[in-house]
Amino acid sequence: VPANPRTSNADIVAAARAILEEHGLDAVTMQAVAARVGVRAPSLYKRFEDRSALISAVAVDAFEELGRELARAPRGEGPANDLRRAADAYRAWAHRAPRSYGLLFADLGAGVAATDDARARSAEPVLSIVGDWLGIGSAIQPTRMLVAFVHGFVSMELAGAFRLGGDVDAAWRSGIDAVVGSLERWRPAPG
Amino acid sequence: VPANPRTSNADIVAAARAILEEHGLDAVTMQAVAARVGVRAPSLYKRFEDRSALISAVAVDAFEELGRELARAPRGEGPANDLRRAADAYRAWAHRAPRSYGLLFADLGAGVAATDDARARSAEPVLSIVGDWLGIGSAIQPTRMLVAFVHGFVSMELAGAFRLGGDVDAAWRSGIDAVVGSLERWRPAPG
DNA sequence: ACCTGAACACCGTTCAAGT
DNA sequence: ACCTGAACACCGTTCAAGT
Repeated sequence: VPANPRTSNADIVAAARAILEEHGLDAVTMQAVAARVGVRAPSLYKRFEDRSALISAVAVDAFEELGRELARAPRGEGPANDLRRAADAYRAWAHRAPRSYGLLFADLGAGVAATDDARARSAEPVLSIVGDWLGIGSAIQPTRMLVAFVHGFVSMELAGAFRLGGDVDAAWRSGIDAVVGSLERWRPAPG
Repeated sequence: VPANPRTSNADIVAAARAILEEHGLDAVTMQAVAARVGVRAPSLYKRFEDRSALISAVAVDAFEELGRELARAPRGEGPANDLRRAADAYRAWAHRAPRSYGLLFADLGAGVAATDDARARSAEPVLSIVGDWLGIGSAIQPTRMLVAFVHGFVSMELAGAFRLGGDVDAAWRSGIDAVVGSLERWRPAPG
């Protein structure tokens, strides 16, 4: 006798992300997620192999949302300013979804191919700005430098590493200006 | 009737760190740690309030080790080169202890004062080089910029974000050179 | 003083049984 | 087809009882 689905993968991922943001990763139990979508825990195993597969799906969902935010960032003021806007959009999203952000670079057990792909896709908007600016062939290294700074700053900020003194927004602006300035002077490393 | 301790805080933290590096954070159970120091799980609660207190102590231990490595990095070739050496020492330590490194900026529940202090102390060697170079008063912001890049690069590298193509060591060197170059041109932001 | 076995609540996961 | 209760293994944590 057939039976109609009472939930969906998207519902489950959304529920897990909501619990993650509200109460942290430890609170994302199979029972809590199941309860939120109106089902019992064992039903989740029809759609996700185990809890870590579900958490990976949450990370993919977060990467996609971040990628959409980056793609929507304002453009047209020249590459340097466009990169500043993209960096601001990145930071703003991380502030809105800090625990989702924490998941993006966490150690999710073995390297998960799905999150690797999602990560690569989310970086495309930035890669394309840098590519238009400096030439497609030499875009990867300077993009990595920019993204490393942006991720590092945001990650330390969210971890509370900047809590003691200093104007964090001013540090962000100076840092971004310095990094973007370095890109302007960029010469690809030999090799 | 008195009884002699069969272990110590330091033993327990060392055991937890060893398990962390070998098998990951999920494997750091109270029972696994207790077994490794030759005791039963309930005994650990005489010395640590709960598992998260033990994990915090592991993070503090890792911060202290990282700080020692930074303090031991070679010096005397001028501030720019000294910062390059410190950055290399930081990255090398993170490669040697990747899962400990992952703990340093993880979301350990509520902001833990002990880890905040340890984090601040571990940054002191770098802060002092930058302070000698640019003046004590204006050292915080440029130090943050350097540390943000270094942490971001290492963290993405360990997360596997740089797996696709490109010479990662060359990217590291170019990035560090660019950031140190920015420090050379540093002018404190207004405010 | 420190250690332990036993117990409790809770979680991930499996599976036979329901519709 | 999908959902569930029941069951199992495992974990964090407490505590009365041991030495």
